[in-house]
Amino acid sequence: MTTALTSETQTVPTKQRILYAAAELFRRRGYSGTGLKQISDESRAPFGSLYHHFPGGKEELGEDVIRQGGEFFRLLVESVWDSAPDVVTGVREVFDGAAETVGTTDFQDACPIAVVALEVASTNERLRIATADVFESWVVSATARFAAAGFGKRRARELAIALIAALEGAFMLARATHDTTALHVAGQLLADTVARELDTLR
Amino acid sequence: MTTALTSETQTVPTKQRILYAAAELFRRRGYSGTGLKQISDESRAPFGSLYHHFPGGKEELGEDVIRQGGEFFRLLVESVWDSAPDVVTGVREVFDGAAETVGTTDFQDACPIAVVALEVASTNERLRIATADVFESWVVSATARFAAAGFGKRRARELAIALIAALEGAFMLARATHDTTALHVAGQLLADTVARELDTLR
DNA sequence: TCCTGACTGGATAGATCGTTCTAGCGGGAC
DNA sequence: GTCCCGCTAGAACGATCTATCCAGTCAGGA
Repeated sequence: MTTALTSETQTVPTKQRILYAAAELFRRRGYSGTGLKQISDESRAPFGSLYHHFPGGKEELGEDVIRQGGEFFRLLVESVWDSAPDVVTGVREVFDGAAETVGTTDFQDACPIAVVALEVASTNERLRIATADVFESWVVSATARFAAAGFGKRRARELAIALIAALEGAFMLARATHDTTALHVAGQLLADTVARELDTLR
Repeated sequence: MTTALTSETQTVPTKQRILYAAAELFRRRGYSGTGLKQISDESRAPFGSLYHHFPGGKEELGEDVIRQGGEFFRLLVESVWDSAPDVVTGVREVFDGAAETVGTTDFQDACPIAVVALEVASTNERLRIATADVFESWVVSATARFAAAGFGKRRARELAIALIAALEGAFMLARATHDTTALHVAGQLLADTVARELDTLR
């Protein structure tokens, strides 16, 4: 190892390096498409450390990645949303920001849990529930913002669900087609809908 | 083998059985989450036949599954859409029909290529392009229907992209949360948008 | 009848999978 | 000092992965 790497291993704890490397690999290559050996290499953590920090093995690591990645993404979206002057531009900027991230990472980084969510939906109940919890937390977060903007409770939640769905689907199209148009289009449609309904409320 | 199985192998060609079994497994468990042994078992085809019919191995089989599954799904959606009295109910019935399918298959069967599309987007360029081609064919199909309803070319394509994205994202939420609400909400929002824009066109 | 080629059936190889196990390191408590 | 323990480091295991290989089967044409 070089001095630079050694100093890096001293500053960032091993467990965190493992989590970060696993999150990146799961997000890009999927859960079953990523090997533990690959995670140990990428994080520069010895194999044994993996099972020391995550005694439950790959499944425990997967659950931690889903929940922590989900929370991180929620905070990220909330910071973008809340720094916008109003809900309508907030919605659009969430989608535009997502489009920029996808574009600048060579269409690799998008939703942190999307691939895993689809992979485990029919194969691993523990991880499926973890992804369901994360999606619900996102819906709750968006619902609160729509409600604060004046929408009724029920409609706020419907818009939140539609927003998450549109965001995920647009992510999928963007990564597959190497084109961020879907994100811009979906964001604009959602923003327009919110703006119009907001007008009729007043 | 029992007589029943033998008679079945006589009626359905081996290659088609392999394709069907692979399509079902890929759709539910993903590309890297499905083994060739599993496909050979599920399709009741000997292992050697797999490489006889698909000399390119798993990758060739994967591409065929993506393209054929994509076309089958397009025809299915078109048949639902075209049997509706107008575009607005057509859109809503596509989503409601999808919700019914997802619900009746224990949240397993949804989009035939979604899982694979996300898995291979950053790992396998050949398969990624196959999924991109399929998505584009769906967009073209939906664009034609919106255009036929009176929308301009550009807007028709935007609505088509938003529809596919919303459908895929809602599929994801539904499978993860075991709840078809997202499909109904997204379908209603899309249908409302189309109805309203159609009104202003006249 | 015999040949041919498509297809079946499965053994096998080499790599990699997730997991377990144990030895060694190093710094703080006593 | 010396004991202890969190953590590192990687060998080893059985299972499973994709892919290759070949013998056997069968139908149709020469």
